[in-house]
Amino acid sequence: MPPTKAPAAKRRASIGSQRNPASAEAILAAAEAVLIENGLGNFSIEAVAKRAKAGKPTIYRWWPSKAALLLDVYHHQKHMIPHPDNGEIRTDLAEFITGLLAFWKEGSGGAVFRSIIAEAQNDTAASKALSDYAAERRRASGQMIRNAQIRSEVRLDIDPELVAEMLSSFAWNRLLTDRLETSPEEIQSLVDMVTSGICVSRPD
Amino acid sequence: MPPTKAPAAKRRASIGSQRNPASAEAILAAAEAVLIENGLGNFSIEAVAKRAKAGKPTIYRWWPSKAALLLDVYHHQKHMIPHPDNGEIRTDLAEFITGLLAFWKEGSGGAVFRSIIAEAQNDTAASKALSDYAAERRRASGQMIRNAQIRSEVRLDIDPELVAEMLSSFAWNRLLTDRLETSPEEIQSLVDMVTSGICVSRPD
Amino acid sequence: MPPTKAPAAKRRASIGSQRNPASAEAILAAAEAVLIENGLGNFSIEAVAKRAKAGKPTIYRWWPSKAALLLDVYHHQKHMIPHPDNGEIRTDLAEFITGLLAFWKEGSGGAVFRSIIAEAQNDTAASKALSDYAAERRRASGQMIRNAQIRSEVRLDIDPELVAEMLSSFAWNRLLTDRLETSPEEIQSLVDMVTSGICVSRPD
Amino acid sequence: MPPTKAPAAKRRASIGSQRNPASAEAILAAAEAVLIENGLGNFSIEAVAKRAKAGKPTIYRWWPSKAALLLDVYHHQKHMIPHPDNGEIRTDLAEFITGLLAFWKEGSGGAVFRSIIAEAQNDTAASKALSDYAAERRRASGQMIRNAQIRSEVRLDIDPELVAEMLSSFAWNRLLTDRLETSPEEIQSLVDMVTSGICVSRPD
DNA sequence: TTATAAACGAGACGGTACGTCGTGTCTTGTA
DNA sequence: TACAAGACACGACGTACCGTCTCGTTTATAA
Repeated sequence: MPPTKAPAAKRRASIGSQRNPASAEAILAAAEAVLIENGLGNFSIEAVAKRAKAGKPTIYRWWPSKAALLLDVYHHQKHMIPHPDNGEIRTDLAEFITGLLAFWKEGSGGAVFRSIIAEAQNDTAASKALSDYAAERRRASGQMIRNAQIRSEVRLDIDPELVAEMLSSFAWNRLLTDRLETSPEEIQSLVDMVTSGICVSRPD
Repeated sequence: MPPTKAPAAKRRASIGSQRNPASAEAILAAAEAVLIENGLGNFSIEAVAKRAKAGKPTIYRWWPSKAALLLDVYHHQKHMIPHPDNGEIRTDLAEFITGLLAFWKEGSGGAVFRSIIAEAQNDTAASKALSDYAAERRRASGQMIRNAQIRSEVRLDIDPELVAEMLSSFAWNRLLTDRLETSPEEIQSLVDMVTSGICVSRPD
Repeated sequence: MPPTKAPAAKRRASIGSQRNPASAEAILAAAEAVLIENGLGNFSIEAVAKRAKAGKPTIYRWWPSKAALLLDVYHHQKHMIPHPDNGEIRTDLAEFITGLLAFWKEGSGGAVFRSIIAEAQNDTAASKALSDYAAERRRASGQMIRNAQIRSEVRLDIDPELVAEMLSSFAWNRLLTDRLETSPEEIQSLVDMVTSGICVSRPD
Repeated sequence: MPPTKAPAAKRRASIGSQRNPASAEAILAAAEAVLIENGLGNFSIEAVAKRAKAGKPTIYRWWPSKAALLLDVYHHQKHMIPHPDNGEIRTDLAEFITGLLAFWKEGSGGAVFRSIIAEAQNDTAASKALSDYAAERRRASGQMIRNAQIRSEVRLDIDPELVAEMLSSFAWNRLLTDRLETSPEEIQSLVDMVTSGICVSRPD
């Protein structure tokens, strides 16, 4: 006894034994929308499926966990984080922090990334994914420092990735404690601290 | 079916029109145990109630949300974070970071705090509580810097709380990405960066 | 973050640590209605819960399987099967068959019992329950024969329960093949066969 | 991702614009195997397809419903039900019942037929098919009675098909309530009842 | 000798229902 | 009046099949 006498018209059906990219896109878009509208607390696979007009198994087939879906949503939008190279490390770092916070503030990037961090505290797979992503970001952002070392702006005994980690940690902290609105002066103070140190004279 | 034919002995009953501290303690202890054993993902009020041999309404009566309970668990144990005052800012900061990471690594402090951060990304009340807590911590940790400014170790134009934020952000980042095991050398490098800056010469 | 801000008004809430009979009744009534309206093929616990405005766990708490629920529905209505005692075995048996088929035809008894038989072919628990029920019915119906043996209407070497089984088997068969509408003549022929035999002369 | 890079060897591909009998056989065999191993409750088209290494559409193309497939499985094996003609009605009927129960007991015939009856309680098409089949069986089995009427063993006012229905109803009942193991004595008692009646003297 | 048409395996698709878990609320009986 | 207990309505979980679809392949038959 067939339970489903669905309209069949306008459905997004299978395209054979292969993944349907239209479904994937619809699901990612729906996931982003649900996350923004409902918040992570009410973000459910069920809601995503309903909004995307997709079956739950279709989601589970391609994304093993809520975290995997969120990561995919994030990657689908994160083009915009700059790694400037102005020839001046202070400007580079200030632009980097400013750009990162701006990307998180405008649009859904920040909300999505917050959710990923939160999810990673529960889900082992998400934790691994986040660790890997963070390591890759450190490497990428460290390039700014390495460039400055080549220019002899930055001492060679400095670990570029540690600097990158410090700055992005600061940004994470602002994101996680809901303080993304940061004045340019504050950012400049931060950059000055990192470049010049806080002590009255260098101790070496 | 008469519901409660319990032995009456060994039951932790009401003690009249007032909160029973034995219940509160049992619930907090159970919450910590459940969190450590099951992880945040499987941390549920249900599980806490069962383990504490408490009724769910008793928990909801005193803690309005999961986050409130977690915060209480955290506060019940967080005595140990040092704000050293050795008369030398470099030593102070290194000990501070080292102590904080050690506290999170040993025992359940780290797991609990991770969970609070995660919860704060969903729950507005938890978010507020975490923000307030973080601000208070910045103030407290900033004292180390203020002391150094009095000693003329640190420049007066430096914002003490911004320095504290940078360092604790670094620690949060390590906690959230599962990298608490940090060598003393790495910490020293970090402190050196903050105190002396990364540039070859100070641009003042 | 509480997902459920339900109206709370007019809900059928718990009445303490004990089964709420109002829920049980609502569920049984809903189950009967769903079965009749949708047929066994579309009879789902989900639909029953929705119609009864009950939670699925409430159903699963008290009825371990679909079959158990169906059996309960059947028992809640099957008062009406007669075991007449007119002092004449032919009349008794005819009335018995007629009454059984009538009970199944009118109302939902037939549909429910069909479903139970069907379910018993899949579900071991249902199978056991049906076997027990059928055995009890044979015993009860056999009383008609035993009475007739006491009256010396029926030979003493006849097994009363085997006679009862034959007649109820006939009724089951009619139920299962959708032929409940049976003329009084047909029933009389059947009863005559059982009482008098089909052979031209008794072979003894 | 190219869907079909199968070895091409040993695959049971199309044989052109016509039904592939190898597929049909494989599907029927798989269906029987799945039914026996998993029971009707876990009998699914999906499982049959997987076991037969057939595509689901191939099954749906040739069998419109689960019931149709089951009926086909049953017909593929039901050669063995006897309609004996020993010149003695009592022997004929006893052999008929014995043979029917034996066929159901040994092999998968009984399990398959149980499933068909169960399915017919949900599925209209299956219900019709079962009704037709049962009618045909009554006609065929009634021949035993008609032969006996010709031999003047059975009265002419007896409806042969009604007798056949009574006996097969008994067998169905035993099948459906899991009591196929029946002693020869019990069968003889049953046949005696039908041939000689249960009353002490015929009331005619 | 091609083309065509149909059947084949595979498996993704939108769905429905499953049976379980946790939520936060409610009520009862006990202390 | 606080407590342990646990039932309640609700809703999400992740899984199993449903019946439909489109793919790319294979091959007998029609042109």
